[in-house]
Amino acid sequence: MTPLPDDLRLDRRRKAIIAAARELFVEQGYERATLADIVTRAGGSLATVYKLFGNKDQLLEAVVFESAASGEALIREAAAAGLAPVPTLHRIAKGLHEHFLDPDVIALVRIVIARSISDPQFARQFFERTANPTREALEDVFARWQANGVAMDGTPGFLAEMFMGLFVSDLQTQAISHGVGISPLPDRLQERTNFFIAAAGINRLAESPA
Amino acid sequence: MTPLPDDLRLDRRRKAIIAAARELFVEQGYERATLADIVTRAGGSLATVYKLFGNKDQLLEAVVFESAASGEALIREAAAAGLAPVPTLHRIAKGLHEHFLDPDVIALVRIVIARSISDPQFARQFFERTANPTREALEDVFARWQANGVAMDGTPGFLAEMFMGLFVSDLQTQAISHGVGISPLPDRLQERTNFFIAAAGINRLAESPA
DNA sequence: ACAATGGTGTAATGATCATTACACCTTCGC
DNA sequence: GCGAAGGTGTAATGATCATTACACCATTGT
Repeated sequence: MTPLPDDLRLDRRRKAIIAAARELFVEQGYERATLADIVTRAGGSLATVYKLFGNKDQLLEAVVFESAASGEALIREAAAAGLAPVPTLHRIAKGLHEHFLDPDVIALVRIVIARSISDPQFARQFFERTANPTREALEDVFARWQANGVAMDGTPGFLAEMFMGLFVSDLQTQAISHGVGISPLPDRLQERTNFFIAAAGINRLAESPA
Repeated sequence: MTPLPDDLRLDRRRKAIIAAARELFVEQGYERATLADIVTRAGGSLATVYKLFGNKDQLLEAVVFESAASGEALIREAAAAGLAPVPTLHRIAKGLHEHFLDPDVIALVRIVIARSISDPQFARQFFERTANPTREALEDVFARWQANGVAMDGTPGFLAEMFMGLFVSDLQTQAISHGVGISPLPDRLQERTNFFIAAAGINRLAESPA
């Protein structure tokens, strides 16, 4: 029963609904966005939404968790490029900035925080899928550097936390408070990276670790 | 007209309503909290709420802006104590941590961010009354230190921004994502302060500036 | 005591949805 | 072509509020 073509059709419906739902949640917030509007934008029928997702709450969960991405890949790629620590850090900083300050990501964070008032678990799960893997990837990079003789003041865990604070938490907070798109600070980013490098006591001339 | 006693009565009503409204907004968020519940908790009548505040939106504004506080006083007091830079920074870090990680403050930030989805101005105004004065007070302190011969790498503005990032934005983000009350990290705070001191290149033996 | 000013309680009023029900239409295997 | 499985459109259904209206009570200055 339910041969493959049906699944494909359903899957197409599912993607269209999630895309429309994300747009409307982002524009108006969860409470104000209506299922009727979502269906209008996605095409199809309200009944299909209920068949696929059960109810509005579960639709939000699907939207958020299918959209949640971490900076893990980006960090591992930057570290694998074989550059010295200082330019690697600059590259990671730029990548994290581009990823976590993307207007869509900021919008998602807003929605998750709004929902965290009535559902604390929700926010925790979201950050566990986004911030945690990012921090762990950083930790790995720092640990490998230290193992290869690069001097750094502090444990990899602590330094990863500081890096996330400076390049994710703080910049996201600024984006939320001052409006998205007001922060494409190119040299400001380098200034921050240098701040981190100084605090971590990294030798600016350290070469690419084996 | 409207002699003093009337004003006092009104003022008492006003305070009671704002307190009840803050509690319910904090517990359930703006959209889910109902005016009926707020009136039940505050005592008095729904009509009074409309007389005093006009509508639900303006009640929220009153709640948020009467509750918004900055860390300005705390910073100026710490700086005026005449201690050397390093212990002063530790004291400020502790003070900012206590103030901005208070569960009530976190709850307020959540509400403001939730509302910022549909009303970006609202968030901006809130942060202008809380984060900005705090950052400016820090800036003043750093500028005074530099003027008095304390060596610090970076402009007062930049260093104040980094300090806020490490002790406000990041810790608030953690509180929101991992739940309030999971972060009374006493020695972690010192570790962060030392990180800042190292990045700013402050001489750990610098004495109290004139 | 006496109005009057203003708060109180309660009950409309009206909108706005989430959610459900239902009859019609499409598509796909046969 | 046929029939079924599943999608579509549309229209209830029911709840939940914000907001308004109104008749009653309390307090205050005279």
